[in-house]
Amino acid sequence: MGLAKTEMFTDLQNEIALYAKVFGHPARVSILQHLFKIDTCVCGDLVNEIGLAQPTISQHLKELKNLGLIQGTVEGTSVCYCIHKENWTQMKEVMLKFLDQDLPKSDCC
Amino acid sequence: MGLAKTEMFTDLQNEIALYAKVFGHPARVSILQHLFKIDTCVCGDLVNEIGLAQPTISQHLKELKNLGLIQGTVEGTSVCYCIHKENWTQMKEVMLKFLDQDLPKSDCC
DNA sequence: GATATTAATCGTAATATTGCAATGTACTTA
DNA sequence: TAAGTACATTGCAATATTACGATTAATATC
Repeated sequence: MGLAKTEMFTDLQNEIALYAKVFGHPARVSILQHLFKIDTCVCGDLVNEIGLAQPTISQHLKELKNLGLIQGTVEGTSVCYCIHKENWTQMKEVMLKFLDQDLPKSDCC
Repeated sequence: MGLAKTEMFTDLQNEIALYAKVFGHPARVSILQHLFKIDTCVCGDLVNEIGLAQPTISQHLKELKNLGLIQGTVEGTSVCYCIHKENWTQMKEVMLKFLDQDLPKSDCC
């Protein structure tokens, strides 16, 4: 089917999955790492940095923007993208809580 | 195309993306949360806990197992699944390093 | 206004993912 | 050995994702 049955899961489970999904492609990981490395960034840089075509990068940027993890402001003919600090921190809290659960002490298997 | 061009990214970027991808579905998030909550677990429990059909759960479990995040040992007719502590810790380190990068101090946009 | 530059959007092809019915496999118990 | 239980695998339909050429939109420069 290709369609996840989101309605049978909790909001938190869906939220975690949405964040994880956007990190589930190396191009988006690469974009984010690049945005962390240099404070300011235009899309053209990313197209050169990463090997993908301009529409592809633009599409990945859109997904990151839709989740609020990055923001872009128009600057002349180019667009300046950067990490959305507040939303990133909020996402981080959610993901850390999921990743950092206490491991069971007993060896079960 | 649907095919990620993994060869143009670093091993780390691909590793992060692979981990993230497996967390990118609420059913797998739910399975993991359940495995954290109770130390020991058989698949049947999960089918009841989550609303999906048995083959679907089995498939999700397989993906988690392929990445090494869970382990399953046969116990009579049922299978006991649980978190693979060592691999989970290792994955956590990789993901934390990615999520916990220093946010740029200057406001760029 | 005409042209160049930059990035978004559209359309489409190729591939991946999700979900489940049907079936297979392995073990247990009568 | 037959029947039951628990899970894995197969096969398939529906949908999603990825990538990019072509085009469009917006701004800048001549």
